[in-house]
Amino acid sequence: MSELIRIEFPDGKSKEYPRGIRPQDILKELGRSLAEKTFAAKFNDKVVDLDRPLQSDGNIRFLTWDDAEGKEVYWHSTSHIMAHAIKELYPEAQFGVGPPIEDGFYYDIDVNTPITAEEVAKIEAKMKAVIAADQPFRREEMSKEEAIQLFQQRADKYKLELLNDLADNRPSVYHEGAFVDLCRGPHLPSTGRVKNIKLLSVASAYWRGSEKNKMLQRIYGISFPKKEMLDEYLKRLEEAKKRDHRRLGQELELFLITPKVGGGLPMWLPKGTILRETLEKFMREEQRKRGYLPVVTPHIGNLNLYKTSGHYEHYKDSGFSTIKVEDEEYMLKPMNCPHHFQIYLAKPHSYRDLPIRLAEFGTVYRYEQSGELTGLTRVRGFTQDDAHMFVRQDQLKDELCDVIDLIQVVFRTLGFSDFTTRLSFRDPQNKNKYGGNDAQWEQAERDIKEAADACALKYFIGIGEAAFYGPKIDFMIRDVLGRTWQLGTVQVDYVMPERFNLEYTGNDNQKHRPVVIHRAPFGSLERFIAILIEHFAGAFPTWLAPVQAAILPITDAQLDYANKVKELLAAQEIRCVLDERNEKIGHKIREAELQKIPYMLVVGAKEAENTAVAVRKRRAGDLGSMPLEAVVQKIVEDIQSKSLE
RNA sequence: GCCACCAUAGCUCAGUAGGUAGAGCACCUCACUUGUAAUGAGGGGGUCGCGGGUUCGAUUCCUGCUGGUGGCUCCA
Repeated sequence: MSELIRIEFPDGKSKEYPRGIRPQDILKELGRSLAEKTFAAKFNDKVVDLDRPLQSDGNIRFLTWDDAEGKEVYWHSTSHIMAHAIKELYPEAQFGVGPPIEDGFYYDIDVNTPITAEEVAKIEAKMKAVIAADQPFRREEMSKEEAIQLFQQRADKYKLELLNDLADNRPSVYHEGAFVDLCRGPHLPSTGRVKNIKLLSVASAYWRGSEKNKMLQRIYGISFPKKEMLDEYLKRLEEAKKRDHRRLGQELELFLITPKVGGGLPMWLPKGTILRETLEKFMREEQRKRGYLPVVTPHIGNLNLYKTSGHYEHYKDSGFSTIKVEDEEYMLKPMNCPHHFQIYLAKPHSYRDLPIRLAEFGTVYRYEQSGELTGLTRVRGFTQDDAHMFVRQDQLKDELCDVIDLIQVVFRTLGFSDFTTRLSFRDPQNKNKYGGNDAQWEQAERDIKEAADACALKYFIGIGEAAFYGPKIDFMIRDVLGRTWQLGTVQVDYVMPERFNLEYTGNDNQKHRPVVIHRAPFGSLERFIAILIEHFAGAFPTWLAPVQAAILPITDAQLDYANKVKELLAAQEIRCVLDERNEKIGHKIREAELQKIPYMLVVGAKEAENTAVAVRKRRAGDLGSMPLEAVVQKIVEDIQSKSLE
């Protein structure tokens, strides 16, 4: 065996080193600045500690903050530091898991002391002490038996459970000072490499995610190499709080949720209703252009309908209790499809009729656990912009492409340019969760993939994310704060047509089964609007704004003229308000700004004389006096073009 | 549903080491006639989430419930 190994670098260059050289030795050659920002190394596609001896030829890359994997190592080590601090503060504490996550890390702990804000402050202080001590992270591999013995000594029952299930026969533990943790690693060279920490929240989580297990306390935190990064992150959290749709929904009088009516049952206030109806109108218009037929169906239906569809079986835990009417049982509808199928079935169809597209803003009701309800994003009654397409097999792909196009048009119009697509397939390991047979599923998944390819969609595949009756294309929006949300959805269904015995007569005069596409671009109006509120921080583009223009007279001497301005705007269907109050202009402007009204039209003596208005654009400030006609035209243009300004 | 935390005026919040509460904004009245993010003065408004307990006395301490928040499980 040669005593030299060849290490290749990302730039393609390579160099020979003695066998057993450690990444940190190589780093020393490469200079201090890189060494200082490197957290770990990637050797032959495996992330390793910087002091791990390299035993074979291979390529190496050094991981820094700029690599997702570098961040993971950094946060993972921080989570160990937190566990270390907790162990020192509460020696009886036992530990679950403590991984890095998208933004930071958490650790699940079992400790008798409730972790209050005070305790969090103590833990943070202790963490800083651990960091200041700059103890090295030391990896130790051992046999499974040794590891079991070690954690038995420490009476760490969760770690023992993990060890027992571990496939790896040589588990690793990491030491930092007196603290030991079962861990795959890798870690930073030492605790001192972690710089700016912040514990963010305390929550709880079932051990191993199962409701049957004990609840552990989970502490979330984050850390950054630079103080400015932490400050900026905290600022972003503050910003997110200000954008929270629940807060804006109240401040801007958009919707109301009150226990007097019931949790998860939102009511739309006048301004929110304008927003909602404007979106509905937009969708109706797009659907009309694409040949959809509007229908309306009731909010409840005979239980048998849902037994036929299979919804009852799959939704009985998430549906409201049934309603007894005479001798029949009824159910609040959890989905609109069975109703739409009845409409399809009401008359025979020829292959010439297809595709038939039935669309409805259908309100559905689902029982959600009380702890799940949040604002408009998780509710018990919500309205889907639902439609069902009954298509022939040969029309399926085109129809799917048309739907994908519609969703893209809708998202782009609303300023969601950053979205990804997930093809949600069934989990082959778990076939009994789904209806239908293998052939149907394979066909449906193939159709979806072909359509996605034909439309040049960028997508990833999510195994086990399908609906019970078919695979889906789910549209995930990334909002301005970088969070992703699942909104629009398209589903191909071979199961329901069979269950409901849907048919059409083909040109061969034989009966055929149509394929059904379920789709909802917004998904749920409630959730969509919640995201929309946060996306725009309540400052909606003019076409969506509940109030599009505020007319602000300087003194009541201009009231007559101001009323004329109002009439003129109203005649163009511009939603406007006239602030007649006896207040200073600065005050009126402040309130209009706080209400995030896009256009403020200030009218004083000069404007009244010249049939003009002084335009102030939301956030942009004073644009000066302009002829009234021109301003009206500009606002109308904004509305008609659905300008995002 | 589970765990932790929280609940004071319409909103945002202060306060009472146990002696039935206060500010700002909002609302009403009056004065001011105002030029690009808060004019001034006065006034009304609270069973301190709901029930029980401890106490001479509870908004404050204990306890049960309800609702909210952060998560977990589940989902559009």
